[in-house]
Order: sequence, then structure tokens, then C-alpha cells
Amino acid sequence: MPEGPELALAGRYINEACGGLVFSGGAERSAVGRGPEVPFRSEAYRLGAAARGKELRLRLEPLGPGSPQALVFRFGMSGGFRLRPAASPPRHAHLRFLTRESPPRALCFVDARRFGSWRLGDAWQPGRGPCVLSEYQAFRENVLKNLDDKAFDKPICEALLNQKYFNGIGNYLRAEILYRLKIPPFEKARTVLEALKQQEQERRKKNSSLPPSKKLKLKRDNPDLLELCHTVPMEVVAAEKNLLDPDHADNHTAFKNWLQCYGVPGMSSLRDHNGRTIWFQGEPGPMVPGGECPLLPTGPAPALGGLEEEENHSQALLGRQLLQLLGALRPVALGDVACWLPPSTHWVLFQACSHVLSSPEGGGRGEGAPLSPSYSPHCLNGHGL
DNA sequence: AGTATATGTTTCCAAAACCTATACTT
Repeated sequence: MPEGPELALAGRYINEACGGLVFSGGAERSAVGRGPEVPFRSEAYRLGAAARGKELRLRLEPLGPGSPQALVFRFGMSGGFRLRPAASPPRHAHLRFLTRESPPRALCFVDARRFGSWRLGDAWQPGRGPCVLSEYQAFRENVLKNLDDKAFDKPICEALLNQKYFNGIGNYLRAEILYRLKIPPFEKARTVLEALKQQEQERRKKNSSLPPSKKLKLKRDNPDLLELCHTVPMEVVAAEKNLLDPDHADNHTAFKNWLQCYGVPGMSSLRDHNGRTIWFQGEPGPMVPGGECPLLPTGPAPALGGLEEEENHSQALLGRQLLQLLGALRPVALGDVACWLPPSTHWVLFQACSHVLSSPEGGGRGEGAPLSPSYSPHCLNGHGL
């Protein structure tokens, strides 16, 4: 489960479930755990946790003599913490801290795949950037000050997994974040972020006369990509905080229901240059690996009439059919429609869409609906659509 | 039974390697 939100929730879980407990003894390590033995023993100590991006720091604080010990965990693909009866620990518990209760319980680091690990000491891994959840301002500045880094030569969907800049973002979050703005995942990262920087300056100029409350509302209603890197994971934390125990049966359901794009029927998916699956809707963007076509949406195809076969649609006819489409479907991006049609029709499609959007028949959906206002100009101009 | 997939990172500069569990196909 582990991306930034799961680490943040694990930290909260430890502090809430273990904050009032006294632990005793040493840390029991399994034979195959991916981390060092922990040189710590204490008759009575407390545990406290803090998360930063995809790392979690655990502090062992002796109540009597002895010096504290810190550990920094990464969860890999399957890591997490659970407080269980010491007599019946979960499978794949690789590090255990026993309480002084009778019968004792154990806080267990559980990790079936063992891609997770821990290190001794309280230092965060060098080279990981500020946390998207807990250090938003520093995170934002770190990205915008370093746009000349070659990390931003890559497609935005791949840059978003770079923990030097996006500490806490993982595969499901990148899909959900890009989906909110309908940014093509294989648009170049620098292009997207330079546009954002410019937009930020223009907005600041334009809004400087507004009262602070209006400014705040504008910001809330039109979040940019970097803001979404904070607010989208915050949504996950909020959605799951009443289900803090990672074993809770409803947890998975709540999370699945929250997802709008990742693994959702009807969305497209592709492998990125690292072989990871990126889920998205609409255009893949120019840096798509091998220039492959996106997989067709997995849901039922919308009825297109004769739209896809004929070459000589008049603009008016296409416009009418698009109106029907836009009315029949849930908020639709231009790219969604385009991916059902041969590329030879894309230019006409764009013309027709412009016509539909600028007409009153646009049905009130012209505002923000097929294309997100923060991205549309580039999306349309940059891809010959 | 075998295959493909998975919320991550490292080692090296792309693709394999590290692992287990689960769902789905012969």
C-alpha cells in the first residue's frame, strides 16, 4: 500500500496505538529482514513515529537510563506496521517491539515482499526531497528552483516518481494527480512546470488587488499540479484516517472507491520507460514510449454512429455529433474523444470542439469541462490536435 | 501447472534484480 499517505497514516497509527504503551527488551529481527540488527535494549521504553515522504522514522526512548535509538524505515511495495498479540504475530513480521503488558503485544514491521528496509540512526535518506504532505512549501520551491535539472527532461509521469523532487508520490498518486488536470502523462515535465510557473506569476499579478479570502478561494478552486501533489495525497489521509488499522477490512474498499483513474475501468494505460504502468485519460502526450497507441479504454465504447469511418464530415455534422457525445458522457476531455478516432480526423475534431465550446449550446459545460483551463492552450497547440 | 500483475528502489544508464501473494489462463 505504501506511498506518502500510507507512510503518514502508519506514523499516526504508531503514535495513537502505541503512544500510551511501555515497551521492553530489544528489537527482535527475523532471519530474512532487510535491515541491520538493532543495538538497543531497555527495560522500559516508549515509541514515537514521524513520516517524511516515503520514509518513516521510529524513535525508541528509554524511560530510565540508556540512550535513545532511531530507525528509518522504507516500506517497499508491501511494508507496514501492525500492533498484534506477541504470541500470534503476522506472517512476514521482520522486526518486533514487545510491550511490557501481560500478555505482551508486539508492534511489528510486516513486509511480505521484503523490498522494504530499515537503517539505524535518525537521518533521512540523503537526496530525497521535502515531503509533499508535511513540507509543501519547501517541496514546491525545490521543484520550481531546479527546473533546469535533467530530471525534468523526462515525461511528467516519470518525473513525478523521482523522489528527489516528489518525495511521497508513487504510481497511484501520479495517475490520480495528472488525471485531475487531464495533463497528458508523456508531456515533457519541464514544459508542464514552466507553464505552471508562468501561470503562477500571471495570477499573482491579476489577483493582487483581490482581498485575501478571494485569493484563497481562487487558489482552492484552481489548484495547479504542484498543489495537487499535496492535496491529492491529503485526501487519502483524510479518507482513511478513521480506518487507521491497516488490517481493517473496509480499508481497501474505501481506498478503491477513492480512486478515480488508477486501475479504473474505462481509463487508458501504458507502460512508461521504466516498465511501470501509468493510468490516464485522453492523450498520452508526445514523449510516449515507442510512439505506441494507448490501449483502448476498457469500459463499454460510447456510441459513435458513423463518426470513425467517414472522411468527409462537414464541420457542422461533426459538431452536432460531438454535442451528443458531450451530453451523453461524463466530463469529457478532447483527448478522450480523439483516442476513439483515426488521427486524420483530429484536426477537424479540434475545430468542431472549439465551435461547440464557444456556442451557447455548449450546454454550460464549456467552462472547464472538456479541457481543464490550466492546461488547454498548450494541450491544443502542442499536439496538432 | 503456468503466467501476469502489484502502491518501490537499486544498480547502472536499461533493464534486470530483489520478493511474495493473488488473480487468471492452460
